[in-house]
Amino acid sequence: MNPKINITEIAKQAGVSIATVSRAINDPALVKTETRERILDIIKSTNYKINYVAKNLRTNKSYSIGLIYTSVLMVFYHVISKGVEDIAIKNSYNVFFCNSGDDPVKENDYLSLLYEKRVDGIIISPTGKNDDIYKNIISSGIPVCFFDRNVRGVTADGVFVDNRKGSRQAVEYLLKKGYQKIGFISGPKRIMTGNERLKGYMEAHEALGVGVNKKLIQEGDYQYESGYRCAKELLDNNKIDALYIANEPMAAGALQLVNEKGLRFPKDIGFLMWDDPYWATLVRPNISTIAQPCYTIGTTAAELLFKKIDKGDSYMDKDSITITLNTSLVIRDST
Amino acid sequence: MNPKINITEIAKQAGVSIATVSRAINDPALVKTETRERILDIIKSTNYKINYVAKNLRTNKSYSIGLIYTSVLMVFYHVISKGVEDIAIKNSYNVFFCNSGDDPVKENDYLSLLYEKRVDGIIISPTGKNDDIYKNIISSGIPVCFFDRNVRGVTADGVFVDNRKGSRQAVEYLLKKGYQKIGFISGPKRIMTGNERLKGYMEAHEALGVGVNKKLIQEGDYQYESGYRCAKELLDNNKIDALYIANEPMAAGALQLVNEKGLRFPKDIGFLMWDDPYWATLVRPNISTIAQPCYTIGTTAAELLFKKIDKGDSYMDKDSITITLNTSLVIRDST
DNA sequence: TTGAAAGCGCTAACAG
DNA sequence: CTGTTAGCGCTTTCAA
Repeated sequence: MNPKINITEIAKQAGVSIATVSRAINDPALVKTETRERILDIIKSTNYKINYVAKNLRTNKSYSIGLIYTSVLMVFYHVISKGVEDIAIKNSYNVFFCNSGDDPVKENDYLSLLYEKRVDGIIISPTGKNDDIYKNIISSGIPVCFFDRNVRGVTADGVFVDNRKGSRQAVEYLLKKGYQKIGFISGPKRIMTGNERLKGYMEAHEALGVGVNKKLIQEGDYQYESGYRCAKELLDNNKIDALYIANEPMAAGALQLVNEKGLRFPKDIGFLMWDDPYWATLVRPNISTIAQPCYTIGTTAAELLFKKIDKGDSYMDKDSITITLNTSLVIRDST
Repeated sequence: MNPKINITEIAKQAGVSIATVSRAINDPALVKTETRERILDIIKSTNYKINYVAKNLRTNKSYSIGLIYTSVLMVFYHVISKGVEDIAIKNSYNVFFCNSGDDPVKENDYLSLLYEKRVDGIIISPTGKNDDIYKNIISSGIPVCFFDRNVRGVTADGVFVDNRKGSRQAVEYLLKKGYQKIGFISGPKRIMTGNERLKGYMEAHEALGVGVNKKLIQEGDYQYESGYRCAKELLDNNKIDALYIANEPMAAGALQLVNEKGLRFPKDIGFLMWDDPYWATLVRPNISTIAQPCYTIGTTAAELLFKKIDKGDSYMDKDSITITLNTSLVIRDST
């Protein structure tokens, strides 16, 4: 590998023009077999590597996409990233992984940067607080695909999960199982997933004719600490027979407290959480969960994105597509 | 944001040449205050964003680095990634995260791709099976920093942990605590960390005058399944009083088996593992671990890299730097 | 303090 | 089937 060796150098060595070298690389059929083979031999022996920066400038493509998620420490996002990466590789694309930490400022910075790098598309779990820039980017012609959370008023592709249904299913299961006072550590209401999972909780109670005690609903912020804090509030000041938690980090926090108090499930309390990290089967007894099809979310979002990328400018005509996947209730031993 | 708005357009609107616009952006002091302000106003109002692809071609820099790690599912790498990302942001750089899955072919592909994208530097936990391309890249002038694992015969910066010392410390602790038959699920011997941790295990026995039973050492491949399998071998066919495991995924596998067998630690068996994932404090009793300073590994590697990137070509003169960090033994309740 | 112009490495008409 | 040439958007000499 030698940055000095460029297409001109190859052309010189092969005794052809740079156009022919370019063709031999990008559209081999256009070049006479003999010439092509000579060129490819030289490319191999000199270890020439194309300069994508130049190619990208010329073709106005970058062969890379951006993925923005809101937390580095959730298994949920790791598996999704893997899904996205696999599809990207298949399309010979690179992905810029960006962690917004659910901070609108960081999100805005990353979005700008990705635009400046002229990525060919963006997959994002939005904070929901940067509507202007989402719209700017979309109208600039860069395909965008939301996942996990949708943004009201912004039209783009999206891959989501049926949070309301998943939540309702889960809570109905708990109620039918005999749990009557289900403490719910919910996500922020302003975030789509938080809101929907709460709705599911309410609907399940309604469907089974069980009254809802509002005190049993504690709104966390999806972080570990809030899980611990809300669990404390629920366990100290209320009589609950089950803990139902809206995401992984908060569940970890809640579990911490449960452990400290020496409570055992399902004997002392039922425990059911959203997301299905591998540690759910490491703790004893294994934890019942609501699993999201993470890998599929990633691959689906990426496929949606590449469909638009491949279409080029003409994709504007097409309506945006929203795909909603189902969650699955994984019953183990904690409920 | 409008890709049509480029530096030429700004120049036109401001009634100056593109050179002046470029200066106003990159070296404001060179431009008369009045002119500069007019230009910057227009940039703001038109929402002009620089095209990095063009800038990169011209300056022969990409303002991005690559990070290659060997597993998507280890907390270890996530925290390191965060460290790298934070330093990169501070330097206004982007990072391409690449998951080799410990597969030399994927690693080779990623290395080529990163080279083709002309990244300004690469941080990598190497499979150790691509010496030629490591060397090629380094000699092409792209700074490289290894982490986690070193590669013999390849000269580059590196950030590692003192695996031998950490392992020896841990095993001495176990022996002194009274465990005499410590089943060790080791990593592959061909990988530096696997090799060193094994040495530490041997040294501790030697230091305390305890004989080593080779049957108590099972070599895994750092993956979950091998942890399960090796634990089975150790527990089924040997009398051991403690399980000492060389990394997180294998520990998860081993823990799975321990759970299936209904064994409790520390009563039935001691349990000590490398890496300190957050689930170590989620399972009961909490697991004792050998914690690596992951975040610091990431920031240190990135800082080393940027030091060379900033130096430009002249960095070649400098010898390569290797930094070795210490692990810490975190005693909890499983031993 | 500013402008003109060359050129980074590549692709894509267009012409032959 | 191949070559010539313009030009992607920017930075950077050189000259004024």
